[in-house]
Amino acid sequence: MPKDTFFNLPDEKRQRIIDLALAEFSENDYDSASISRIVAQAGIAKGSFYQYFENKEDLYTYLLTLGAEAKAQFLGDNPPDPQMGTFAYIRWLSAAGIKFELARPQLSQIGYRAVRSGALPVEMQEQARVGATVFFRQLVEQGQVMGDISPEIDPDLAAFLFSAIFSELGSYLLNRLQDRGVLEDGRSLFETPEAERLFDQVLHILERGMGTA
Amino acid sequence: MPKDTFFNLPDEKRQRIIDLALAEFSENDYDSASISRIVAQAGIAKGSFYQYFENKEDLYTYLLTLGAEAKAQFLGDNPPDPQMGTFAYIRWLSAAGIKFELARPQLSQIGYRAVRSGALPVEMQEQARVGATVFFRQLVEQGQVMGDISPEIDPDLAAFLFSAIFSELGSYLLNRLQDRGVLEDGRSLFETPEAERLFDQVLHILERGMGTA
Amino acid sequence: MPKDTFFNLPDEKRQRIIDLALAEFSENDYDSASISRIVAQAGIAKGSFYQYFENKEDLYTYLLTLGAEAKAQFLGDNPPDPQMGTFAYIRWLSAAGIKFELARPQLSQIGYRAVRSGALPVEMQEQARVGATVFFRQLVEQGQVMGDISPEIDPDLAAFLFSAIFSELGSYLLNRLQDRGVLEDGRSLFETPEAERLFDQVLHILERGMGTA
Amino acid sequence: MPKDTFFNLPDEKRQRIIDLALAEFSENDYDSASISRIVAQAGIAKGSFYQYFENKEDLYTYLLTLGAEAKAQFLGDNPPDPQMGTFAYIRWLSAAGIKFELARPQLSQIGYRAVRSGALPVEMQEQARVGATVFFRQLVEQGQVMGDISPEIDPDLAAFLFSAIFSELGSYLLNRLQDRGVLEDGRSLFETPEAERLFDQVLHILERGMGTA
DNA sequence: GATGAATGAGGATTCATTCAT
DNA sequence: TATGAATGAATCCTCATTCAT
Repeated sequence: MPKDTFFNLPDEKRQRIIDLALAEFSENDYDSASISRIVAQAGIAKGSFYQYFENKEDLYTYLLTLGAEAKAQFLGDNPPDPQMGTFAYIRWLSAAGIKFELARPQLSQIGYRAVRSGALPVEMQEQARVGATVFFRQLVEQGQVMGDISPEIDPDLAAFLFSAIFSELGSYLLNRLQDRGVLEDGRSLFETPEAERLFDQVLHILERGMGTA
Repeated sequence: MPKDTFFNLPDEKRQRIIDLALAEFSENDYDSASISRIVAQAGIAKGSFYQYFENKEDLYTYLLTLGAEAKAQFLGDNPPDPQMGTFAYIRWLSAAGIKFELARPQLSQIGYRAVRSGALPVEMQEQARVGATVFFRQLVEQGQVMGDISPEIDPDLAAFLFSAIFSELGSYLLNRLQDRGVLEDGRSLFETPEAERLFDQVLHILERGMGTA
Repeated sequence: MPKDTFFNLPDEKRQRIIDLALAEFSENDYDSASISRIVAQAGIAKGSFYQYFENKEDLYTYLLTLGAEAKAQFLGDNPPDPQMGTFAYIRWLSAAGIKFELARPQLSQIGYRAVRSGALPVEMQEQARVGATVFFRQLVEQGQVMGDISPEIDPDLAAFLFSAIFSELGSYLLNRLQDRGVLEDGRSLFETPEAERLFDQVLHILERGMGTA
Repeated sequence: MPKDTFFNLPDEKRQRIIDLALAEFSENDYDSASISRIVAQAGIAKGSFYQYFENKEDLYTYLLTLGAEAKAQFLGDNPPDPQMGTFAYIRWLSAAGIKFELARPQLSQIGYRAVRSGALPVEMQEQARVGATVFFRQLVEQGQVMGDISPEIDPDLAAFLFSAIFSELGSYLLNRLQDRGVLEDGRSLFETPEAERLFDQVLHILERGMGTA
């Protein structure tokens, strides 16, 4: 964790450092990310960095926790109607995930990079993997109880499918709609009928594939 | 391309260099991968490396082509019955892809890394992205003609789903079965009934989700 | 330009680095000059060099500007009587040039090397070539107006002659007088009657050759 | 000196190596000149080079002697009328020197570079310097005996003037005439009236300046 | 608490030279 | 005699980290 000196910094300065670090680590490997570039752009002294953080890894893991917190808060800030059905809830959940990706692309990018590269500390890696899976699995099991999902479906496998699809769906939709000129940037992704249609289609496929009907 | 010098090397030595380079580039970013480490582990002089390769990028693109060739040959070596239906063919295709991933994890890893990082030459990048998408989309369109896939499905979106799922499915199955002690390594992944069952289930979900019935 | 770091250095250390760099670049081509040798002799870390300068070229162009400044200041410090005739002025000018060469041989050497090798940035190169020629040519044209130089003389050609002769004359006199034991070093070159006699002779030859009489 | 193996080479191959070496050493410092580039362009093996020459310096000094021999032969091939006066002879001599420079620019360039950089073996350096000076001085002394040159002129100094002027005059004329579009390449330098006029003017200046009249 | 100079290991690459075939 | 692979020191430059002020 960063040292107290970091948290005692004026908000504006602290945020500037965070933003630049996010940019650097979202565009580069852990090894390739450069502390020198960050401090140069932030306009702070090299030595000051080490007043704020233990070392490079300290900053990196801090950014990861920031990402986790931001996503948790993002989801918690827009809670859905608890009465809706399983697939409606999954629809809300994945839409929220994609919205988060679009709203905070750097935070998401660092997270993805961390998971893929296997570079993050073993504990966090396990935590991330298990965390996502466990959550989705509980959701699936609940859906089976409620009759929304066929009891023959392996809950863990279904959780994997949701996770795999929704982790890539955002950038797929974004690329596709931009390639065809429908969108200029991603902020308004879910405001186009085209995007809604594609998004619905994915969920219908999964619903038909896993459902009980 | 590597120089003649490299191809004139004794097989054992050439292979050792390739193996170490694969390990290095599969575990590291292009920038972070170190020629120095490779030559140190290979027990060759730093200068010798430059007798074999033009530069770092030469080695890197060589590894990428090795991967492409190996995968093409792998798929070509086990051609399926051309008469089978669309989902049977997709089943064969994804199983073959996963088998390749398990057989040559480093080659696969370098390829994934290249696609994700956007670091590879523009031509190859476009080729890879378009190649995969186009291939799957044609497959889907053909399936719609043959009545295996509902005409209401957006072919491009379906291609995305296949691609997203099967690019992650291999490592999911591997991790899952290893965690539960079913497997020691991945070589025999498809020889367990458990794996077959899970694999079938994914395809059944997709078939029901996209099918015409 | 060097970074602030360099100018904040203690005078003694900064001067030591400059002196060693002057020695290196005056004895070697740009390519052959070695940053490694400079830092080794200066007793500073390799990385420290890059705290002071952007890169090798930064140091090189800095040395060139040092030379230009030093020469400009040297000439400006000993301004001649503006009423003297053309050849008296040229005599003063070439004597001053030679004195500078003897006082700062390394600075001169780097300048000569830069002009000859065509290695310096195009702008500076053109500036140097044109600058010297233009200056001398104006001088010749003025001499023609004042009746000191025959109007039949091509001004540009005369400028070339002055430039060619005076750029080599200094080292010729130095070598000659040292070979004959008249001098030990060049500092006192113009204090010997022998040197004065030779120097006058060159100017008399040119004056008779170009004059109107 | 090169080894016998070099002189036993087929003429065509030996000449190709010489030409490429001339190009390399005329464009680069001794240090910066690259044996690797020479052998690559010559299409010979690295090892073969060391069958022909002891080392880099061996090749370099060989090129210098080639230059000296070529110039001596060039001058000897077009001997002037021995009855002409001193300045006519100097005129012939400098014209011949410039023609040689234009005919064999690389050989000349290497020679100049060697003299300027002080890089060549002490013996050759001394030999070159003394050689040129001694020759010109004898010429001047002879001119004084014949009454062409004032006896008050210091012969050594006059020799220096000739040497300094004529060593630069060729490239000055070339640049000047090319800048003004009079010439395309230097081969025909002395065939333009403009060049003849400038050349004559230099000699007239020296003749008036040093003469007895 | 802030600074920024100093450090030396490490990065990729080029070089002249040697030597076994 | 010809070859060309092997070598390791040298090149410029970047890096994360330390420490005295």
